[in-house]
Amino acid sequence: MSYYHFKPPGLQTYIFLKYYYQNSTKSILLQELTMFKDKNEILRITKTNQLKPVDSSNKNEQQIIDNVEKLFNDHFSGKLVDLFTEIQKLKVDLDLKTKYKSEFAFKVLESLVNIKPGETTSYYEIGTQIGSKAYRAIGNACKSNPIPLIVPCHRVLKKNGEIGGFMGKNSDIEWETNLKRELLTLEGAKL
DNA sequence: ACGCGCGTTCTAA
DNA sequence: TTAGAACGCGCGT
Repeated sequence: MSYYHFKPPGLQTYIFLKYYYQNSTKSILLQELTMFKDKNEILRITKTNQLKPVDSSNKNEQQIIDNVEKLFNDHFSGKLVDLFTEIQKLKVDLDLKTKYKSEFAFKVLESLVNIKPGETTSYYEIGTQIGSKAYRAIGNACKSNPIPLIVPCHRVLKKNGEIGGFMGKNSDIEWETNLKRELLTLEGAKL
């Protein structure tokens, strides 16, 4: 398993990608996208999981990774890229079926991919869309989203307009919600 | 501020 | 493995 990380312009956040390079198809199987506020966490993770950095001697792998980084950089510098659609044009396999752990989580996350940059939805709205009133469970399904930003769980707000949580895996809740707000502001969403 | 509903995860048998 | 308790990016009152 390999990794790559970068910091988009105007964001105080590292984006960390975990992936397999598949030689047979010359494509990348994206395992996970994570966001960190400092490099130390990345260092710790790459060590404990024994991840290897991008194989820069592999021209094709390096090219795909470069393209992916450019996609994110474009988005965060104001181009408002539909990451979910565009990343799949770069020989990146999101492998959604194995990522969604249950039918319920599948429905929730699948309903998010249609939310474009600048748009928002709510947990309630997702509930009516998939025929469920398990609003907190919907939140938990978003929390288990292995590829945030690409599957845009940050575009889900509370029904009453409050920002709601984000990721929920970090101990620093304030950093997470600030990041969510920052992402939405960058996309021009109104809060 | 409290109680609730409900999928998922944790825990104890 | 299995019941049941506990837990949440929420909602309604």
